[in-house]
Amino acid sequence: MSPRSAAQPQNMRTVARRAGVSSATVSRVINGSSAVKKETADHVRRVIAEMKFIPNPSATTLKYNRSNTYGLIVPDLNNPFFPEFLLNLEEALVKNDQEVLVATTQWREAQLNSSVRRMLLRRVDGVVIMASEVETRSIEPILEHRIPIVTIDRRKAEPGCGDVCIDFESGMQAAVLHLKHLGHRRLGFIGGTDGLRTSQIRLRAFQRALQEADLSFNEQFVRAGNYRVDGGDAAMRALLGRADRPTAILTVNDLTAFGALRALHAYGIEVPTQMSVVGFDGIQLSDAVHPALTTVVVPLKEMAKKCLDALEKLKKNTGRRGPLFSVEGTLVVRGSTGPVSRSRS
Amino acid sequence: MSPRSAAQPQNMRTVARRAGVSSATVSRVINGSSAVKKETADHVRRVIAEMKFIPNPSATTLKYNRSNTYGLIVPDLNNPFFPEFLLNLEEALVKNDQEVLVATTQWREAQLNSSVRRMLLRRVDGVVIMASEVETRSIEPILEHRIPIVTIDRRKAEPGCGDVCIDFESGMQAAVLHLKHLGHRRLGFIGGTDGLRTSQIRLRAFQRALQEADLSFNEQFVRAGNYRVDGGDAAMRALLGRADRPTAILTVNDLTAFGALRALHAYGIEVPTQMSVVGFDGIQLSDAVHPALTTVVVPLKEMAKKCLDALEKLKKNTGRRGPLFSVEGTLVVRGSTGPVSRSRS
DNA sequence: GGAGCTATTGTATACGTAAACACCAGAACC
DNA sequence: GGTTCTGGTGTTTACGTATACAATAGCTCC
Repeated sequence: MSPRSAAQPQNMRTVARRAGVSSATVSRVINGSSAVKKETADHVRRVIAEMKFIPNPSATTLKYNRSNTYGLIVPDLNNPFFPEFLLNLEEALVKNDQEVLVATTQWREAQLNSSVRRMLLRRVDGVVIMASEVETRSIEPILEHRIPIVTIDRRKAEPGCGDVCIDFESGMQAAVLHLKHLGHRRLGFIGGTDGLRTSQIRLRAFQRALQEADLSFNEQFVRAGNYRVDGGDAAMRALLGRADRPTAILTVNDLTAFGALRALHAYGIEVPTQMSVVGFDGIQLSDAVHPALTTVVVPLKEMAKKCLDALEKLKKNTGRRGPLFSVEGTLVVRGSTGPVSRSRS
Repeated sequence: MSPRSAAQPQNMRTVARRAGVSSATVSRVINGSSAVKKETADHVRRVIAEMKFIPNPSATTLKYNRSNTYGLIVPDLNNPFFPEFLLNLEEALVKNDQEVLVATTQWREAQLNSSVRRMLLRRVDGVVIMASEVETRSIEPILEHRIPIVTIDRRKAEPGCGDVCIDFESGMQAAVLHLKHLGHRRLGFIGGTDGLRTSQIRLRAFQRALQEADLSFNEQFVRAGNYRVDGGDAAMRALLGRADRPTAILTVNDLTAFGALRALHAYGIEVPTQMSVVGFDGIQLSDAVHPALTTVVVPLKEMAKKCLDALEKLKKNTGRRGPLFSVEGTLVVRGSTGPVSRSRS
C-alpha cells in the first residue's frame, strides 16, 4: 500500500548512497550551496524527489541551536488584528522555509511567562512580542539566551531587544484633522485598559493631535476601554450618560470602535449624523459593520517585514542597543464619520 | 551582565553532575516518572531551577521522531472562526507542553501542498486539517508517514485519517424552526463557494431542515457566496434584485451573514423587521454588529478536544479506519431575527 | 537463609545534520 | 615543469535526549 513499505531509514546518507555522492554534497544541494556542479546537483535533486526524501531540521536545531523558527507572542487571538498580523508574518517567513510559533498571553502575566518558556524550549531564533505590557523582567530569560527580541509599541530598546512602533501620532493627527474639516470641535476618546503603557501612549497621541489641530482637550470626553468590544461599549455608554457630549469619538482600536457603535445603536443615536466614530487598526471586518468604520489602517505587511529586519539586525550584532522602527497608518474614510450635526454645534 | 557568562553547555548530563545523579534520573524527573524517590526528585528539581536549565526537545524529536507538536492547517486566518479555533487548540495542547504549528492555505491547492510539506519537515505528531477541500491526494504524503490526521467536515474517514464534523443538520434545523415559529415561510440561503463539498453539505442540511419543518424549498432563494463578507454581500444583493423575496435568510457562516447585513443596510431594508438573518459559527464578533446576529454557536473547545481525541485514537491503532466525531451547535437568538413582517406575508 | 521480588539508580547508545577540514585534479602562471 | 590556486567533492564529528538494559540494595516469604 504505502510506497515505502518497511520504513527504511531516510537521511542524507541514504540519499547520498543512492546518488553515488557523499552526504556533504547532499546537504550542500539541499541548502542551495553554489559549490556543487550543476549536473551533480540536478542528479541529487532527482534522487531526492524519487525517494521523497524530507530532511530533518531537528538535527540542525540540536547541533547548531538554530531552529528556523520565530516566536510570536500575542495577547489575544480573538482580536482579528493579531491573526491578521500573524498571517503576514507567516507569509514572510514561509518563503524562506522558516516557521512561526504562536503563543497567546490572554493578557495574563503567568501566560506571558509560560509563553517565554515555550520559546526557549523550542529554541526559536527570534521573538516578536505584542503583549501589551512587557516588563524587562519577563523577557530577561530570552535576553540571557541571546535570542533577538522585537517588541511592538514598547518604544524602548535595550541590548538585544528592538522595537517596532505604530506611529499613533500621525494616525491620530490625520483622524483629528479629518474630523476638524467636517466641522467637529468636541472630540472624545475611548482608550485602552487604564494603567497600561500602550494606553498612555495612545491617549497622549490623541492629545497631541488635538493640540496641533488647535482644538481643545476635554478630560470629560475621555474614557478607558479594554481593547475589546465590551470595553468600547461601556465607555461609550458612560460618555452618553453626560449632559454635554462630544460630536465625534476616536478610539484606541477597531474593536473598541465596534463597541462604541453598538452603544450608539442602543441609544438610538445615528452614526455619523449625530456622532462620528473613528477606529484604529483597519482590521478586515472594519468595513463589515454598519456604518463602515472610518479607521487608520496599519500596514501589517510592512510591519511584519520591519520586525524581521529588526531581528536580523540584532542577530548580526547582539549586545548593542536594538533598532527602533516605526510604521505609519493611513486614514481610510468610510461611513462612520460625517459632518457635525447642526443641532448641537 | 548575563548570569551564564561563558555559555557553559547546559544539558541533562551537566545537571546530573551537579546533582550527583545520573542523566537518566534527570530525564526521569523532567518527564515526571514515578520511579524516582521523592527526595531525589526534589533535589534534582532544585538544581534544575538553580541552573535555569531548559531541556532541548529537538534531541527527542531527532531520536524518537516525535515532536510534541501538532499541525493545524486552515484556509484563512482572516475569518475569525479559525483563529478562535486555533486558540482553543493551543489551550488544550499547551497544558501538556505540546505546541501547535499553524499553516494557512489561502484556499489555494499549492499552499495546501506546501503546508503539508511543512508538517512533514517539522515531524508533527498529528495534523488537524480545516482546509475546505481536502482531496486524498493532497494528504497522502502525511498518511505515508503514518502521521494521524483529522479533517474537519470532510465526513469521510480513511485508514489513518479521522474526521470531526459540525452537525449542520441540527443547527440548521434549530434555526429553521426558530424562524418558522416567528412566522416565516419563505426562507432563503446563502451558501459557500460553488462546487465545494462543504458548501454542498451545508446546502443539503438547509434543505433537509426545511423538509423536516414542513416548509418548501425554493431554489430561487438560494445563492452561493464565498465564506467571506463580500460573497455574502453580493449574494444578498442578487436575492434582493428579484421581485419575490424570502423573508428570512440563513447563511453558511457568520461572515456571510455580515455581508448579507451590509447589503440589506445598503438597500435600506430593516433587519429584522423586513428581513431576518441567521449566521453560523458564533464568532465572537457576531454580537458586535448591528443588529446582533442570531447564529448557531459552534462549541470550539469541544471541537478542539475531539480533534485531539481522534488523533490519539489514531495513534493507538494506525491503519484502521479513523474515528468519526460530530459536534452540535447551539442556536443563540439575538437581534437579527424577528417576527415576519405583515406587509409581505 | 536463599530465592524471588521491588524500588531506585546507573550505563550506554543512536537519531540526522552542517560545517570544519582534508583531498584531488586540473588550470594558470612564470 | 614546478608551484600555486581553485572548483568540486569526501570524511568526520558533536549536538542532547529517552530508553533498553544492567545493577544494587533492601525486603518478603517460606
